[in-house]
Amino acid sequence: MANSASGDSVVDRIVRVIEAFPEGVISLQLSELADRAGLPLSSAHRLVRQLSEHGLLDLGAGGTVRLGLRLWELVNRNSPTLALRQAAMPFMEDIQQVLNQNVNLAVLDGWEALFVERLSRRGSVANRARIAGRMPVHISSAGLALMSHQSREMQAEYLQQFADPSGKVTSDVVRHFLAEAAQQGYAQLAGVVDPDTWGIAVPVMNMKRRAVAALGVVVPLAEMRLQALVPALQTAARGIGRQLGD
Amino acid sequence: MANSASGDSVVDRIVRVIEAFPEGVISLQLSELADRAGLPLSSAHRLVRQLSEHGLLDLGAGGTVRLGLRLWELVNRNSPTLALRQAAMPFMEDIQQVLNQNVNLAVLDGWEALFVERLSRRGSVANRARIAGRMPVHISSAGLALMSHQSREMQAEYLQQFADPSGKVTSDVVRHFLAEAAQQGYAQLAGVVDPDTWGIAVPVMNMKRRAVAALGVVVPLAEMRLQALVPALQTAARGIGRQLGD
DNA sequence: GCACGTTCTACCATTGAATGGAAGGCCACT
DNA sequence: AGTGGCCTTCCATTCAATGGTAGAACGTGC
Repeated sequence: MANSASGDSVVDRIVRVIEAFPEGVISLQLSELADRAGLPLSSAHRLVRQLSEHGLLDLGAGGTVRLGLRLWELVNRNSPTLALRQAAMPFMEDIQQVLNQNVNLAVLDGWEALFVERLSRRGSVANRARIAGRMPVHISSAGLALMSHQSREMQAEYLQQFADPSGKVTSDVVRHFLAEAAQQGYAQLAGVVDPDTWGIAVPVMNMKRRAVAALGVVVPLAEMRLQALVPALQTAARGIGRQLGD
Repeated sequence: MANSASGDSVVDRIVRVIEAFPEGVISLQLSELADRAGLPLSSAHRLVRQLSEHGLLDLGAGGTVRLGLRLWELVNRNSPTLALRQAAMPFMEDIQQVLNQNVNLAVLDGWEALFVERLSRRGSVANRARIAGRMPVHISSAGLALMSHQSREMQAEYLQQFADPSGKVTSDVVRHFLAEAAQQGYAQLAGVVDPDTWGIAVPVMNMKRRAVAALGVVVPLAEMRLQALVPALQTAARGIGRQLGD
């Protein structure tokens, strides 16, 4: 035995340890973590102990492993979305106040929309769980709003995955959605994510006219009033873009 | 040369890289990062490249280094404060609605209060910057509320640092603050953080009667109405505690 | 347009830090 | 008292990590 029988670097292993936590799971037993990360128990133990000495993880009594508060702090202080969220929050609050709907903010990462901020509808039980959640581009209005304003090349590359005509979703359908979103300046999806809700999103353009985020609302089907929502979202998106600079 | 001339492990180095970002700084040049982390340029480069291949960092063209979206996502999905924030958000929104003040939620980490959530006063420019911010226990109402409900041993250990009677703050003063907070069930500080504001915080107890967080508001001195604020905070704190379980 | 400074990136021989099986400890349950 | 599950520690082996060096890419001033 020597440095890694399996041919992976220390960095690989640390990443696997952090990624081993399933979504929404806060703590894991050491042995389970070792399993999930595909590491020998003793190696996992050593790694976790080292990381917890620095506060990136938290190794509690009995081998309970959590992410460290220090890691949460560092990431949230220096997150790449910090400027975006700061610029967007006042406008998101405005939308929430005026329309009383769930407001969300997403960025594009891979072929998915990653939700970076969310305000719940007033009066409803807050649903913060979906912060840091992902949705495939083609089944989220935010994803469509973002993708419809990307370069031709990126869109082409994206559409490749739907090339197989026997698939559930064909590239033609998605291409149609994107074209529509690009032409109208907003994207909408009714009853896709949840049968009773309607999602509407508009792109947030920075000063270089690149779509860096999407601002959206999720409304009950019954309360759908497109003519009121879209202008409000577009106005807010412009405000955010101006604040962003670039 | 071999594995680390300076006697630090790979884990140490990765931590130093992540910690190298000063508060609020989103991107760093590779060479500056190497400097700050105390690493040889080539080592820093290799490490950053490896981490960015996994998405924990983002190594852009020209050697621009940022924290990776994937890291932000993983940490926010599995953060140890997730349950706390989810339990607290509806109550924080209530406070914000009813009192129209800045509301915040903090936990104790070391001898500091770490702010894990914050809602801005309606109408004011959102101040999300202070999420993931820290304040020393003795100059934050949240810190005092938390510390005043910790064990005798921890309080004693904490007070050690003020033992020097020639220091700016003496242990007697802090002990007085803690005793007052423990007796009253809330902590208040006027004009300490900001000369024109008053901070009030109450502890959030879980079902085991351990103070796991502090719920607080920051109000302008002029609008100070203790008799209205404290009961509202205490009611909300109880609600959060009940939701938390444990 | 050329020389210079700065910063990023790639290479590769050297070697000590990382590795993981094995053994010991602790607790809970039978 | 025995058994199983889990955490923790130890330490000889060895290959992955290291970082000086050199080269590429860019910008800048003369």
